[in-house]
Amino acid sequence: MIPERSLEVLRAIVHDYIESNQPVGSKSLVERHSFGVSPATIRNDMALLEEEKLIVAPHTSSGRVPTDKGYRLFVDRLGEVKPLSIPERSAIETFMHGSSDLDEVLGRTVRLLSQLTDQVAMVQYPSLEKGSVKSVELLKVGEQQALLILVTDISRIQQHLIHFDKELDDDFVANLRAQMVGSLQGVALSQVAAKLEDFSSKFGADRQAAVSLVLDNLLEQVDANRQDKIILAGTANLARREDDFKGSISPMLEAIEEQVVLLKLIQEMQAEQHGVALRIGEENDIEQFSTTSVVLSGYEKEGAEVAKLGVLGPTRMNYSNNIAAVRAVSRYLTQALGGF
Amino acid sequence: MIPERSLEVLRAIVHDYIESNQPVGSKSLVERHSFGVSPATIRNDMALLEEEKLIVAPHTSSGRVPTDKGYRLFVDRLGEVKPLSIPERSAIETFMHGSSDLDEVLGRTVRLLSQLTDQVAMVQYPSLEKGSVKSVELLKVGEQQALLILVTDISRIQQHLIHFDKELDDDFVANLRAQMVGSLQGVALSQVAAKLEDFSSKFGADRQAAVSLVLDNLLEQVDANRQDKIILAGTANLARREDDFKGSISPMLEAIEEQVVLLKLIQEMQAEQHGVALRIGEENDIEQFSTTSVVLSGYEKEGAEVAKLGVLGPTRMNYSNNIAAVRAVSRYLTQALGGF
DNA sequence: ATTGGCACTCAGGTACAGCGAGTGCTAACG
DNA sequence: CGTTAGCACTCGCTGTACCTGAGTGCCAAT
Repeated sequence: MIPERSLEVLRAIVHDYIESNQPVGSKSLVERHSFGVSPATIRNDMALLEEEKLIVAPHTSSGRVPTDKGYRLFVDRLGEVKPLSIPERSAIETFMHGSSDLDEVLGRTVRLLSQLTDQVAMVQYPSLEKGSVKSVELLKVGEQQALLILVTDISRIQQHLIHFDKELDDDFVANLRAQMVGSLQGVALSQVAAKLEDFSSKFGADRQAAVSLVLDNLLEQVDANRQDKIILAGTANLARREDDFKGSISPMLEAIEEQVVLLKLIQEMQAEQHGVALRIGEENDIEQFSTTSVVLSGYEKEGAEVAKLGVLGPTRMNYSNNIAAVRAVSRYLTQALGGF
Repeated sequence: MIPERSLEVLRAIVHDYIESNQPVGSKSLVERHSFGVSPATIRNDMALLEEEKLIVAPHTSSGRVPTDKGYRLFVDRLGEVKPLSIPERSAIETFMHGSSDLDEVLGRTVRLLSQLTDQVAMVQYPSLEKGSVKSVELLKVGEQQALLILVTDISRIQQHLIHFDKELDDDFVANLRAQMVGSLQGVALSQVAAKLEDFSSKFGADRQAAVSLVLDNLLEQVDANRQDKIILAGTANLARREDDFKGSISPMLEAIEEQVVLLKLIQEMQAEQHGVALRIGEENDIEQFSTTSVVLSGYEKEGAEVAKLGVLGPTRMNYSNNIAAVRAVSRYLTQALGGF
């Protein structure tokens, strides 16, 4: 096992390196921390840490830098999660105050998280995979147009304008609406398609075209609910930290913009301790993110986790702070969503 | 006046510099273009161009680079707008095909534009400043919840879930809905507030709280329509062209993410020729964009310009291509919107 | 007006030396 | 046996010097 003091040395190295962005050597280490031993002793410890692949020397004779493995040990066993500072807390409080529109709340959340961490923040929209239909409506809004509205039980409302070939008559619309409400109210989204199997048989042949047009639209909306989405903030922080990443940042920006990669990543990650999921550097098996770390936490609605939020930044990031921020924001968001 | 051949030299310099990203010298110039004169002659022309501040030499003895003013002259008088290539046209065709949901169409448009130009593309949402209310609906979707829906005449639909303190009764909801429809149908958005002036007097004292809750929400939605919005694609292209910009790109990313700056910029710019507005480098009086050029064009709906779209990139960009692409995409979008 | 010739400039590359932070190793110490 | 001082060594970084080559401005000749 690695002796206690060596672990302290690792903690100090991570701390100093995050602060200075310079490889840290034995001498400056004893100067800044009171180990009560000489640099030579520290060097022995560092040799050990290097053997364990927890730190590495960029060049033969320069200070050491933590490896991904080193960061991992740090967060798992050494990084005490600091509570947020008072100003940070009050920033959260005020930020979270305001309209309760879902889009609006999530938008504020992601900007808040980005500000607290100085990293790229992301918030996943609530997944409605497990949701169910709360209400469905069909409204005539023009001679040949109707509005189809789907309200699901996770505060999300979608609507779509449908154009018909022929003029609509009110009775038909009302009838169709009533049938849909009857069939679907309370039905799980995953069951909607099955429920509608032979729905159109309830209508006359002359209505088939219009009915199937509406049903197609409805199914499309249900599908759109499955398809997750992420909103981002603070991508400029990537550019600001550019040299923390090995190569160019443009592949990363692409991956982020693409969303698909990001969604896959989020899906894969599982919470570890404190309800926070963490991937460090190469632990992400996605090439573009091999020099970045991701901190994620789920947030809840009515007791069930509905989606995740988190930050993404260079492996050289302030883990203690960021983990604390992600946890706090996720809790506040859960709280804010409770009001719906 | 600047002699004809000197202008040809400028055109050649712009062309070669865009292609090679290297200051271009007299010798390589005569090699690549058939001027029929010697390098020395070209040098005389270049001295003239430099005097006119159209080109500049980064160091005392290196090739020349176009200035903002040089680019300006180039696009105004020398840059023939190439028609798009066949593959580009078909790319547009296929891209534009599909769902006619406004969000969806604009999303596809911005990605398309980014792909065609290899730059950051932006599409402004149709401004509804001049729009009017097409339809307004109030739906009870729960014991204490109702859905307020606003449909405007520019294919946009908004909805908001309202929570009430007390249980709702159907009659009240129906009545309120009818009153709103009666008061607002066809009314210009800018007139909505005025129309609702003493609307609540139509209801009993016990209803005042609920009524004003609904009206507040409605006005909020009308307001949200005023507030413009821009969607972006291809921000990764900024990072890829990083060294085309003098300093760091992170202030630019910030400005872009902020939207406010961008909106101001878009507002200010006025179309010049071919219906395209262009700002080159320092012509943008916004500091963050002093090394970027912006190409914009309006797009229409029912004959009236409703918003703008365009690209943003380094001053060293392929103006001919980008102007052509912006024009073409704007026309296609106008066409696609006609279908609503 | 155009051109060849020529001296000049200057960024960028290579070579080399000195500095200094940092290392590993060894021998001495409590 | 863990700790420490001492020491030789490594190697990235910085600064100096030098060279090269692309490109220039100018001038006299065509």
